[in-house]
Amino acid sequence: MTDHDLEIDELMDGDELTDKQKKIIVSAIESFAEKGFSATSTSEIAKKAGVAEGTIFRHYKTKKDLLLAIVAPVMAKFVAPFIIKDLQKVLHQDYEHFEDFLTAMLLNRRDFLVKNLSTVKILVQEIPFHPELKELFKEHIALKVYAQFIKLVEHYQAKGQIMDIPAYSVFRMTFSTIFGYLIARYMILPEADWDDEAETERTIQFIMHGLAGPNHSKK
Amino acid sequence: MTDHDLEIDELMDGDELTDKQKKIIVSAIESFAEKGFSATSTSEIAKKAGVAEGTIFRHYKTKKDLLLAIVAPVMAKFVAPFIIKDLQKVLHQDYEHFEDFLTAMLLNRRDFLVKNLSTVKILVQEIPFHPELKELFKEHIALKVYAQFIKLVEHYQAKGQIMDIPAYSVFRMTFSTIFGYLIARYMILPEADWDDEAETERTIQFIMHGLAGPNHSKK
Amino acid sequence: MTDHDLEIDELMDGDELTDKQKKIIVSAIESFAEKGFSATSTSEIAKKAGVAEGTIFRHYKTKKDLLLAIVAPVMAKFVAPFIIKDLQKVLHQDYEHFEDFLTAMLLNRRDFLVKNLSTVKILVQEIPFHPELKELFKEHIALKVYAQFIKLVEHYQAKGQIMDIPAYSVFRMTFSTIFGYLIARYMILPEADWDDEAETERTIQFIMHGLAGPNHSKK
Amino acid sequence: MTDHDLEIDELMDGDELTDKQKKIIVSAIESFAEKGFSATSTSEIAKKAGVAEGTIFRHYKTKKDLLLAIVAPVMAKFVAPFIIKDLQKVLHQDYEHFEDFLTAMLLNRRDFLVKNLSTVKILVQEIPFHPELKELFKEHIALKVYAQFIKLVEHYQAKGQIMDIPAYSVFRMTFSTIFGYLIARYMILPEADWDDEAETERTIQFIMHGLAGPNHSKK
DNA sequence: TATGAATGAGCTTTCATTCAT
DNA sequence: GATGAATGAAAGCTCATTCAT
Repeated sequence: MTDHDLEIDELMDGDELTDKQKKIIVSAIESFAEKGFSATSTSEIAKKAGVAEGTIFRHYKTKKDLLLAIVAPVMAKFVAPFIIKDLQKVLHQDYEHFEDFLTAMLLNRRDFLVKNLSTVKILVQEIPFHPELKELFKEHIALKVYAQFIKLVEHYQAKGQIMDIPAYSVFRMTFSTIFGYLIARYMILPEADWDDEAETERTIQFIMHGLAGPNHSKK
Repeated sequence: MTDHDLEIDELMDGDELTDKQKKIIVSAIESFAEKGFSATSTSEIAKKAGVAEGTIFRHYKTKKDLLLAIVAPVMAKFVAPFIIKDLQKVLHQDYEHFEDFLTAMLLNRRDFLVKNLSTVKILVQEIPFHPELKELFKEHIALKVYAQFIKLVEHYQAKGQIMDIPAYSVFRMTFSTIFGYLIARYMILPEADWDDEAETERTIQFIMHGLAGPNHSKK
Repeated sequence: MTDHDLEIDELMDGDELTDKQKKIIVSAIESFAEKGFSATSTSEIAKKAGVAEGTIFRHYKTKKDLLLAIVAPVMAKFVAPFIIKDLQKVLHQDYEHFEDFLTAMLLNRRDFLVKNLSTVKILVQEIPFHPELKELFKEHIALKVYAQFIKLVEHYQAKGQIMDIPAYSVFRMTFSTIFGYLIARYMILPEADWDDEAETERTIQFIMHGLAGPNHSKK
Repeated sequence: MTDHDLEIDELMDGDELTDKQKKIIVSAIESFAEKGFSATSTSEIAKKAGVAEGTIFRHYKTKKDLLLAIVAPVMAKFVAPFIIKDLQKVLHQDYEHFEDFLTAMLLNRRDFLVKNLSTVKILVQEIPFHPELKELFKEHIALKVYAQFIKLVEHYQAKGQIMDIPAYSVFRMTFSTIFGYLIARYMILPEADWDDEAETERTIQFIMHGLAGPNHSKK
């Protein structure tokens, strides 16, 4: 988990972080992910980061600001590439079949998840308790990702690749399956012995068949 | 959420709960679900329950004991009926098709979830932070539910109703989809306007087609 | 200063104060008077009172609440007797001359001041910084004492004992002189060698002649 | 209050103050007057002054040094003209009557007070808490002003203009009345609608009659 | 059984001050 | 001379827990 978190610079781009600031972020991510936001004390973060406790509050006015500073960029980064790059490829026929898009998305988001495991964990765990996070989430995921995905689904439905059911059901089932896989793989049983290639393939096939419906020989 | 939580007596059966004890449990469930275990103070629970702070500790030695007293029975109840009743029905041909079993399970577990929304929410949210909960979860879910489900899957695979893929993949995909639905329906967007019957049907169909694989005309 | 402060029970009547609570009040009065509210730490008060710091906050939600709990009753007690008892005496001819009333008031308020030296000191010192105190002060002193005093002045002006100048000027000059005396006597130079009787007499005479104006032989 | 405080250069003469230094002083005066010394943080002063926190400590080794740098010159200036100029006038028959001297003093000190309202406020409020200030005060006021005033009183007593009472009582009563007026006028009710000329006249008359005693037709 | 005063450790945050740049 | 990042002590306050009543 630790080795993946060295992407902080990349994640917090734009801001020039001091050395101590980076250490604070790294330590906070580690502790928040492990014990949760509320159960983590700032003194613990300071100690782990090797800075004085006051230093944390020089950079982040409150503990919650520190949380937001960690979690907000992840949300932005999660959405950004998904939408801009991949979606345009789809609409410009780069992915002729829904399956191709699905595969690309799963792999792409998996890489992101793996790189930002702890941070995503924090995000998922804290969202229920912080209205600000909920708001951010709605803005980014709900409005952007969802809206784009719906268009996409309708595109493939028109092509006859997806059954004629409401697009939001497609959205729900697709994401349930994908995130169900990623959560099981990286959060619940990360230490198990996974055959990633086979599991990915099976997951994609499950979704494809599930969405294709009863009358189809091959996609 | 509140009206569903009056099942406490039923959930905590066996123990004779005093009136105050019940109020404590109800208040704790409410606060834990809303703000999380760590962010909830015992004094807050006491105030909401209308009891003295000391009273909580007369019944539950520590705050964590209170959490366990809330969450443990839910875990037991969640598993119990699933295993004993439903499974035997399956093995005794009560459910000839996997689809029938799936439908029964989804409806059954949905009722349970609705009745115990807050408590399940607490369970899900706190599991990552409490080894004791993880342990309980493994005992109940992992060992009992999983083991039984696997047998079941193999039963239907033998009948040709389910594709020939590892049973644990079937388990993962099935539960992802079902819980994805229930979480979306009751936790993420409970206030949305759901057509429960249709959604349930679609979800079942999605799983069925997903698991049946490419070569099948009708289930 | 310490021996005068044992009047706490009397001052805080109505509330049944626990033993620790009394100790907290006494310690707080001592420290607030000596170093000022802002410069006094709650840990210091706790130590002096021989209680845990948490105990302070069990009884007074904030440090400022503690200040108000100390200062508010003093304000009430200061005003109460002045108005009710003395004033009625005046209006019922108990004090035929303004001088008699003045003497009674000075002695009466001097006793009060001596008994509540520290607390009054706190009140005077903190009023400029706390709007709540200003408000309390306006309510009690401005509205009650001032209003009653004005009536009184007009009463004696009608009798020809006081010069014909605005009553508020009489109020200001009278209180300036009296409190100027009390402040010098008990706050600025308490350790000097005062001939109280003579000083009191001189102060009264100063006010009487000052208010009688140029044309008078003897009061 | 703000427009009067621009006299800093005049007050701090001798020292060449940098631009930043002036801003620090102005900001500190404003905050100290409003919230008190202890309740004002150096960071707040720095922010208001538009300088870095460190800059304050480059010029004033400690926060208390900053207080002294503000308050000490006021004390000196308050005393200086009073003594040197006015007193000599008196002794050289410039003021034949005590009343003339009183009037001159009241007007003169009123101007000073108005010009240095905030700073005087700080001085008055902080004196009880800082032995250094008490010491300065004793040196300047007690020893210089008091000593000179006593001589003056005896001068006018010899002329029969002031009753034969101890000079220190005259001092006390005179200053109580004058400062009582100035405090009421400029600190307690600055926003009220004052007829300054009339009030000044009344105040002088009050003192004159008060000190003249019973047997006098006209001054 | 139930209370609630009392605790002391620990919480988040602020503070005056230092010092390398 | 001016900066502002860094500090660590201490601030006000909250916490889970204990115990005499």
